[in-house]
Order: sequence, then structure tokens, then C-alpha cells
Amino acid sequence: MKTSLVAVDFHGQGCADCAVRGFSVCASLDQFEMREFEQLSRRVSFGSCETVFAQEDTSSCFYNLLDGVMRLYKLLPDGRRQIVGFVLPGDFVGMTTEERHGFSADAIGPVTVCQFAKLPFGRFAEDKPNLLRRMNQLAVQELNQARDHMVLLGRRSAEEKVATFLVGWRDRLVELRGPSNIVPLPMSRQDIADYLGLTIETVSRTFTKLERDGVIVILPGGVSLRDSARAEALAAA
Amino acid sequence: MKTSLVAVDFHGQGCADCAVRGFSVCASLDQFEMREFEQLSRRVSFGSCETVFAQEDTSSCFYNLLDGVMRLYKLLPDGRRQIVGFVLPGDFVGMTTEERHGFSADAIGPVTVCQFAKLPFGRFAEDKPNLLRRMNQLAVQELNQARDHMVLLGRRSAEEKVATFLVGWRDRLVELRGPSNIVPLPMSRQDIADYLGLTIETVSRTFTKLERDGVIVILPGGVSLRDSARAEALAAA
DNA sequence: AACAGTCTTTGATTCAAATCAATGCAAAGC
DNA sequence: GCTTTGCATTGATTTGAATCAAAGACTGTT
Repeated sequence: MKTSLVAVDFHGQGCADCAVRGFSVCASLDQFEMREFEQLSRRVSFGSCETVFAQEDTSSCFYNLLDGVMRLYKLLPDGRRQIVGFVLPGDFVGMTTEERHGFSADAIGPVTVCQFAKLPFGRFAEDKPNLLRRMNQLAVQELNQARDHMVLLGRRSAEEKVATFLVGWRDRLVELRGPSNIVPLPMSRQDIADYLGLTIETVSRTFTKLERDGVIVILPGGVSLRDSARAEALAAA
Repeated sequence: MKTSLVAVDFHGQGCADCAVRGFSVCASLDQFEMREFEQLSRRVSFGSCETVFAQEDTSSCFYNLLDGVMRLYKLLPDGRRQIVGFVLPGDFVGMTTEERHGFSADAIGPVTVCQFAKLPFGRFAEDKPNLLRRMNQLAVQELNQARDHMVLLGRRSAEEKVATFLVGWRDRLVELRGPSNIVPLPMSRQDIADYLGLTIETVSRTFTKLERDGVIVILPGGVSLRDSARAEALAAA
């Protein structure tokens, strides 16, 4: 919840050796464009639980996550929280035409982002169809995810929600780090609850039930998907 | 649920006199581009409850709604349904990079759309930054709406859900047709329930409660927002 | 006007998840 | 080593919305 900035580097260590170069927005840029793009960005790091930007903040920057995990969430006036997404390296965050972000983002564990000021970024992107198409693709992808999540929130049981979350999170990590059924869960139970529209107690009970049923094994800091097929069945059903 | 096509015109009656010309995707096109664009589109009409496209269909077209109202929804294998949005004139539907649509769209009452084949549209848009930026804007707008809806689905009570829906729907109609607190509801109670993650009975009871509390008056085919402020308070809270 | 068919409303009852209330557990600090 | 602190789990109880079950109210048709 704090908002102190922890570390800043000058214009990153170059984009050429950037960990997310190959699959992020910037994948759409050629060598020369990349040079120019590099000048617009700064690497910034945040400590665990620090706020990268808040719901009510003027949206002056875009962010490309380089390392770590973030949560995006919306708060109701009375404090109820809905997490609208978890962010992994390569994800592009903060695209909006609105004056304000409309949701908050904070670090789950230490995080490094590639930050762009909105205006120069806009000017740069303005006449670059490649980049615009790529941004479109990312927006549409997110929209599809958002719609899937609506189905989950509106129409699925607690057990289906948790199973869907675990399978989906595993799949995202597999894409990033290669296949494994060990699923690290850097976020808290409360985060998971607020993502799935449940309470922390229900999440905990559901984890326990899934373990009793031999679907998962609960580990410190994550779970192992013991019976991946059964979890996937719950997620699909 | 049927899928028979009801009427086709040749290349529309021109875009110049199109009802949604001013605020849809095409608002970003100049006079000359518009001419070319016109050639890519066909006006197509659908009868009440006909399916414009289905979840599992190959996504070969984009649609711009000209007249009527559509519902967009996803079905789970066991038949549970989540409506992910209602579509009003000017809304652009079907943007996706995926092979399949991933959600279904059908007409609520008679509907006219402006239909584009995906491939020629893609070729046309490819090098038009204006159009690409406009599409981006629309996608991001929808994403924001989707996130708001996640909060509603995950964290709000039945009464808040219904009030939020009524206020939001009124606001969209106001934008389209000018100010009024008479809110036509062309969709069924079942549709509203599937949009809000409730059952039809709960929606009905909540309408009744809101009427008892003097917030709305239930009319045939809609409601009147009697105490708009109270409804907005419920929606914000 | 009467009928069928489809929605909508209302009532009674059940149930899944929330709430309330401890207890357990592990890392951080003294 | 022993507290403190902040999660996470488990248990007991409540509750908001779902389910089950009729009864009304429209719409369109004959």
C-alpha cells in the first residue's frame, strides 16, 4: 500500500537484452524503432506490497512488467475489493484513454517494470501500425480473459472457481517458465479470494477439500497439481 | 436461437446517412476512406432471438450494430449462461484475433447490423493508424466496462447489482436518445439475471423491493427510475 | 372472448457460502 | 529460546440467494 519508489535505472539496460523483448508489446518493433523506444522508457523497481499506481491516480504512464508479479484491483467505497487480474512478466498494463486509471496495481513481492510516459508513448505509437496492431491484439486478448472471468464470477461454484484459477495460473506459468505441475502462488489467500469473488475462509476450505480429494497437494508457497485432469475437468465443467 | 438470415441489402444505403456514422468505429475515417470502407460492408437484418454468431463459430466477420439490441453471452457445457454484455447501436462487436468468437451474439428484438468480412477489413485497417487507434480506444473502453462488471459480479449484493444495471442501462440510453428516467428494458428477466449472476426469481424479487422502496416504478417493458439518486447511491456504494 | 404458451411474480424451503469465532503455525523481532 | 504478528485453517452458526412450487399476467391466436 506504500508508494515509495525503491530504485531507478537510467533508460534501462537496453531493450536488446530485455527478458520480455520477444513476447511483449515491443515484439512488434524493428531494430530502429526499438532504439527510439528505448529512450522513452525507464526501469523502475518496487518493493513487496508497494503501489505502482492507484485507482484515482491520473493515468500518466504505461507499464510493461519485466519481473515479479502484480495484482490489479478495484476498491468499492466501503472497502470491498475485486482483483481484476494478476500480472506476469511481459504483460502490458495501464492502457487507457481515460483520465484516471480506474484500478490500482501493486507489487506482490519485488517487481521491476519498464515505465513509459503516456504522452511521448502516444506520440511514438501514433503512426506505427505495427505497434498499434500489437496493442490491439493485447487489448482484445485481455478482453477475452475478462469475459472468461465474468463467467467464473457469475456462474461457477467455489470449487470450480478455485480449480479454474489453479489451472489457469499454472498454464500462464508454463508459458513463461516451461511445463510443471508445481504451482507457486505468490499471492495471499485473501488475494485469491478477492480474485474469485469468495472469502478467505471459503478459499481455504476449498483448498483443503481439493487436497482431501487428491486433486492437489498444498505446499508452502503454492500447490502441486496432483490430478491435473480432474482439476481441468472442474475448470471446464 | 435460430440462425436464418432475414434480409440483406446491397452494400448498405451508403455510410453517409448511416445512423451511427458519427460515433462508431467509422467515425475515424475520412471521406475517401469511407468510400472504400463502404464496399467492404453489407447491411444484414436479423429477427428477434436469431443468432448473429455463435461461440463456436469461426470468427469470419465483424459487426457494427446499426439498430436494435443484442446480447453477448457465454455458455458453459452444462448450459449455465453468463451474459457478458448488451449491445446498442454504434457498438462494434466481434473484434478478435482468435480463430473462434468465444461468445455468442443474438438479437433481442429485430436488429440490423453492418457486417464486414474479417480479412478484407483487416487488410483495409492494416495501415490506417486512425482506424487502429479508434479500435484500440473501443477495445480499452470495453475492457474498462468488463472490469467494472467483474466488481459487480464478484462483490455486490443482488440489490446493488440490479440498481447498478438499471442506472448503467439508463445512462447508455441517455447517451443514445437523450435524457429520460423512463428505462425501456427490451431484454427478459432471464437475460438480466444471466447478466448479473443471479436467478430470475431474485431479479424479480429485487425489482419488487425497489418498487416497494419507491426507487423505481415497474412498467410494461421497462421501469421508471423514480428516485434516481437513491438508485445511483446503491450503484456507487 | 377463450385458449395456449410464455414470462413474471410470489411463497416456502433449502443450501452454499458468508460471517463469527477460535485455534494453528511459521517467520520476524526481542 | 520465547513472544509477537500476520496469515491460514477449522469449526459453529447465520444468511442471502438458489431452488422448488404455484399462481398471475401478458401476448398472440383461433
